[in-house]
Amino acid sequence: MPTTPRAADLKLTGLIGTMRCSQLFTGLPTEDLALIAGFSLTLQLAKGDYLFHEGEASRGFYLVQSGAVNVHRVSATGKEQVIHVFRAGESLAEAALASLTGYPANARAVEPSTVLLIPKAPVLDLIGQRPDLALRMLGSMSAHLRVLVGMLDDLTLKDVESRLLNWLVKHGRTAAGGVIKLPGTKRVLAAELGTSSETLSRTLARLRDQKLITVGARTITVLAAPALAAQLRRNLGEG
Amino acid sequence: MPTTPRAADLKLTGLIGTMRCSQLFTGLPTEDLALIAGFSLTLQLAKGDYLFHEGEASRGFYLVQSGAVNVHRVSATGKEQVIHVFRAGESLAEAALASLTGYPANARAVEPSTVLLIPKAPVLDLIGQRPDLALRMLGSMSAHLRVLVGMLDDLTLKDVESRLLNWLVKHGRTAAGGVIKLPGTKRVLAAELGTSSETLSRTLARLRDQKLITVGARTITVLAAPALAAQLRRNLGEG
DNA sequence: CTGGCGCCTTGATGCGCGTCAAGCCCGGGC
DNA sequence: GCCCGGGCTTGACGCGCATCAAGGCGCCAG
Repeated sequence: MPTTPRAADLKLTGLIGTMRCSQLFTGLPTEDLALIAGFSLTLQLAKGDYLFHEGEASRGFYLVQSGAVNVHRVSATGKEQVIHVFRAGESLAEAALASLTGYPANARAVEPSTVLLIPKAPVLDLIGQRPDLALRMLGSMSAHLRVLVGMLDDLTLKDVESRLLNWLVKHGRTAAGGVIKLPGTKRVLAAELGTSSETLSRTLARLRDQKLITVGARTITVLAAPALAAQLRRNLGEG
Repeated sequence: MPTTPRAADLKLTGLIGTMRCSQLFTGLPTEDLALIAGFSLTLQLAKGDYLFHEGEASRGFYLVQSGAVNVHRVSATGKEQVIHVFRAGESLAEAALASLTGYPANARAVEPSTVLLIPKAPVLDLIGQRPDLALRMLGSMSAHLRVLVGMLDDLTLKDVESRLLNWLVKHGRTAAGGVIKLPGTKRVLAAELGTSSETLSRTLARLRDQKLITVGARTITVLAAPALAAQLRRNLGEG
């Protein structure tokens, strides 16, 4: 691909556009965005490609431009625990910037994705010169902390049914007509809920028999969102 | 209590001493420490006093000078999930500094404690002027992220025995002679491990029968640390 | 000393769910 | 058309653990 000045400009403005839409950089002046875009790298990832592995030294942090990136840990037993799936506009791995122990988890594209790598050294320099950027980074990391705390909450929901209800309520809010498109296979959803595909299947069947949802091949349709929430509260109440 | 210049000086130098020993501020020049100490408040807490509650607007962040502070969430079922127990030299609630949604958890002293409150506004100002302080805050928050990720790991250790072994190995390292003093009652430890006091009691009894530990009223003594680690690996291996 | 009250321990029971295993459905290759 | 493999479902079974319940033990007050 030729990199004429014109093409480079186009690429740059494209980057700046995505950065402006990201939670981390939104509202930052254009010149700062251009500066950051100037030393950032664009990565094209196929489904299944790894962005980084646990323990690797930090190369920088990442901004998802399109697609989806699954951040996860593998336990000593070889099981994969999903921490979060990052989508367009979200940034990840800021934590490794300021730490010497490398990335604390693994990241892998679950779809074909384009990701921005913002290298460590220049961004640390820039943070030194732009205190408000530092505050943004702090804010972003605190958001990630909240995600993890939320995960803890989920894991203390003992019931698989409760975790599933919680998931349905959360994802049903953002889905039009209550139709939730599954990110991948149902086994993946099961993993995200910390259970097996068999148990997920049974639990979905139970909710379907109660006319709360319908289950398609790659979709789940919420028929009665309030009833779902009510059932969730009931489960919690009797815990 | 009279606040003569001399007494104020003494108090200040005391504060600076503890700050110098903290992970967050260690290595910072004395004038910065004095500046921070100047606008910080010292709080005396009795056992059971709350530092803050979930959802409250952030007043600032905290540095434990002595004692112990339990950060936890209460689930919808009313159960208390311990996130971390902070002890002397550790800082907490940095995350709420840069976020508008207030504290994400509750904090309560589990012993009589003295805690430094570093108010939000002046420390944000200072971060603006001292970029290296911002980097420290980022580092501190990334350490907290790691703690949470570690908790996730623990929770995915399915066995209570595995979680307990993990806990014993971790705490046995820092304990002299393998004698671990329990932070509180055994029911508290059970909660920290995410189980009931009955099951904890049974599991401790099993390890005692295997001559791996001895159990006292408020202490657990590790007799064979390598054997504990071996048993943990065995549990993980067959998962 | 005696009663009451936590805390810990131990036994019995039931339930959720992980696992193995078998059958079903659907799409792709030949 | 056929076959075959992967994903999904459903059944059977066992294990770990929460729960209920009862008893022992230390502590403090009366």
